[in-house]
Parts: sequence; C-alpha cells; structure tokens
Amino acid sequence: MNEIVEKVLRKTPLFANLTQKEMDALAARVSTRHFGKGEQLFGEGDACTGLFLVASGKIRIFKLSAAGREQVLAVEGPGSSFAELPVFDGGNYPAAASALEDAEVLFISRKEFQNFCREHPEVALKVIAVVGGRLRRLVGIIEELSFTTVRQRLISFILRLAQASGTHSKDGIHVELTKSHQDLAADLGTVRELVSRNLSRLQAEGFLEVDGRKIVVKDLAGLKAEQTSPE
Amino acid sequence: MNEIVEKVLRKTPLFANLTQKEMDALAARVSTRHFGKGEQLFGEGDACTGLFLVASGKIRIFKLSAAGREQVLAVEGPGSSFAELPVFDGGNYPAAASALEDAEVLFISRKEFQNFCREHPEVALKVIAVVGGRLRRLVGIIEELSFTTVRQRLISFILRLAQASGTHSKDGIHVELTKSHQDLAADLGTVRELVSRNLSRLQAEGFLEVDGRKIVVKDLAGLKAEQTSPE
DNA sequence: AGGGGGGAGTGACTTTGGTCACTGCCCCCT
DNA sequence: AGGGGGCAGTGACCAAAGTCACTCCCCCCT
Repeated sequence: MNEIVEKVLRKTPLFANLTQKEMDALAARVSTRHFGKGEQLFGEGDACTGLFLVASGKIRIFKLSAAGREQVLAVEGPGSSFAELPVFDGGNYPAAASALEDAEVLFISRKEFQNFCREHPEVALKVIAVVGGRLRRLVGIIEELSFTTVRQRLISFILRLAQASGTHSKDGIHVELTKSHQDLAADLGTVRELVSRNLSRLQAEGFLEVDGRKIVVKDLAGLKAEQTSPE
Repeated sequence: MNEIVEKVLRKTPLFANLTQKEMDALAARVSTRHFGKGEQLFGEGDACTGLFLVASGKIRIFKLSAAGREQVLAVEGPGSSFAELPVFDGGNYPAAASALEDAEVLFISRKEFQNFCREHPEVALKVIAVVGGRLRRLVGIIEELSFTTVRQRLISFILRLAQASGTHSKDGIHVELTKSHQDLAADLGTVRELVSRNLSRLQAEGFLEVDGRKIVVKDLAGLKAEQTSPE
C-alpha cells in the first residue's frame, strides 16, 4: 500500500528528494482517492481543502463560462501536483478540476501540507518553482488568446503534437488526436465547429490530411509558416 | 537614505514584518534605480537578474506581439514586488516591464534574494502568497479573454473604476480615465479603435456620457446588466 | 503664427469567431 | 433489427474584432 504512495511521491517534483524518514512521515498523512472519467474533483469557487497529486490518469483544470463554454488552463498527468496555491493563500479554488480519464489521486489536507512546509523549508522553495512553471504557462495562454487566431492555435497544437508523438513516414508525419473536437476546442479557447472547420480548411489547403482523429502532416514547413504570419 | 529604502520595504508584503536587524541586512543589499515614463525595465526573454520592488510610480508588465500589439498582464504600484518567479526558477522574464509613469524602483539581485529566502523561510511562504494572487489575476485575464467581448470588458473596467474612484453626484457617477485609449486597449486586450467605438456606443445607448477622459455613468444598474449577459 | 505630434473619432470594409440547425456516422445496447 | 447517444461535418447566418485611411483637435514648441 504505502509503497505505491511512496513511488508517486518520489515522482512529484515537490517531494522528490526527501529522506526516507520524511517520506514515511508524509506518506502517513496522505489519502488516496479514485475518480472516474469525467468526474469532478472540485468546482470553481469551492473552498480549498488540500493539495492533490496525480498518481495515474489525467486531470483537467478549467474555467466554465456562464454560457457553458470551457477553457482549459492545464492538464496534469502522473507526478504533477495541483491546487498548491489556494492551499497557501487560503482562498477558494480559482477553477474547476475533473478527470480526463480514470485517475488515481493522492490528497493531503491543507493543514498537514502547511505544517510539512514549515518543517521543511526546501519544500516551500520547490512549491515556488512548480508554481513558476504554472505561471509561465498561463502567460502563454494569455498570449495565444490575445494575439493569435483559432487557426494559428490549432496549427501550433498540431505541430506540438507532431513534435511530441508524431511518427514519420514517406507520406508525412502521422499524428493522432487523443481527444474529441469538443475537448480540443476547450484547450484552444473556442468551440467545436471552429476546430472542425479549420481542420477541413487546412486539409483543403494541402497542409494536412484528416481522417477522423488521424492526421497526416503533409507540409510541415508550410504549416510552420502559417503559424506565425497570417500571410 | 536607508530610511527611505526601509520605508518601502516595510510597505511590501514580502518583507513587511521583519525584525529591525533583518531589515538592515536586507536594506544594505538593495539598490535604487529610477525609470522615466515609458522607459523599459527589462524586455521579454531577457535573462532574469533580480527582484524589483516599486517605491513610487507605476510599472506595467506586458506582452508584445509580433504585430506590435500589447497585452497588459499587470500594473504594479508602490509596495508591490514583481519578477519574483523567474528569480527562483532561473528562467528568463516571461514578459516585458516598463514605467507607466516616472518610477523609483528597488532592486535586489537574484543571488542575494535567494540567500535571504533560505535564511528566512517565512519570506518564502510570503512569496508563495504573493505569487498566488498574481496567478489568480492571470486566470481572471484568461477568463475575460476567452469568454467575454471587448464591450463587456470595457464595461467591467468602467464599473471597477467607478467603484474604486468614482465620485457621486445628482447626474451620475463621475470617473476619469487615467490613461489613453491606446493604453486602455492594451489592458483590455484589444485595439484603440474598439475602445473608442464601444465608448461611443455606450454613450449612444444612454449608459454613459463621455467627454474626453471624463465619463459620467448615467445608468449603473443597466451597465451591470450589460456586463454579464449580452442581452 | 505656423508646424508637429499625440490622441481621439469614424466610415468603410474584411476577417474571424460564434450560433443554430441539420445531417450523417459509428458503435453500443437490448 | 431498430434505436439511442456521442461525435463530427457543414451551410447559412450574424455579430464581434480588427484594419486602413482619414480627419479633427488640442497642446506644445520655437
């Protein structure tokens, strides 16, 4: 039981290099919770009860608009922590979180985590580093929303995907969307229809070939050019 | 000389409650710099050299797009610190900073600040709290950019201004813009023309009266309604 | 007085984003 | 086999955002 917990703890940057003794102390304070696909961990505005660590699966952090649209702020996978901040400043969660796939999550109550940080100042420095990364990503989202079109964001997304998990072949780079257009739209800050339309258009222009969730990038250089200048 | 520095330090949340001894130690490591209106403190992508504290004036943190548009991320006044994060994670500045008005700024080098945090763990906790607030504001910007129109953002801005610094009279609430349409557009994530046009339109609709940078809110309740639902 | 510069207003237009309403597809369920 | 449900594609719109090109105004400069 505790070996699993420890394994996860060692994988999260916040607690990676604790001594065995510290690790044991921490593990004893941790509880495990399971969330099914689509299940909500907490809602926007909920009082913050503690810190979460992802053991398996993926957790999506997002904002929900009055009109029902979603804007994804982050997707956290195994080894990531989230909600560090409200734990400290005592405020409510600024966004909602739900499981993108079935997920195993570790939970540390606010009090326990705060005490632990006080006893282990290095952990506080780690928190700052982690939060720093988060802040950079948020700034990136703002930049994209403010300066770019849906088309450009979609292109960037595909290029990132190609970079990360594309397989090369003579007819181009094969990539596969791992989510629905709906979810992709929430990532890009737009609606389903625009994702669909822009994909069609990129295909018509010869940059891509689309077949369901499989995409073949035919003209990498061309796409990269489109990403920046609208021409 | 040092009394002035100390006064500023006491006003910034990060260092507010240090002992006199600590304060002296810190003050000795601080240097003062002046920036004229419009002058740039650092650019986006510059290597991070240290932490800044605002003594007087206002500093604008912003992103600059390839097309020359600006998106303001934050405006920091006296008593605020900024650039805490890159100091810790060692990365570059994610955005540029310039003086909105003539400003006096304290500077602490990266090394000095890091050491100080290591010696004074409570300061690290303070950093987290400050950064937490910053993160919330960024999430707010994302929410606005993703879910609302320029019109709604402009209305929210005016309402906030009315709340903060409006003076009531029989003909409405008088508020005054303290910046050009250009700068306001950068705050709202749009362009000059849209600010101008939307103001005109709000006037035509009877919500406001506009005279240069003076605005009289005629229909507060109506404006509040417009802020949320587009009708 | 004349000229220059920054800020503001606006008409005309294009592009992008978003909505609505359908249709069709695929897969699973019983 | 027949029906749902979720997902994807698309046509027809409409509204918001942004661009371009001016004009006007005010203030400051010498």
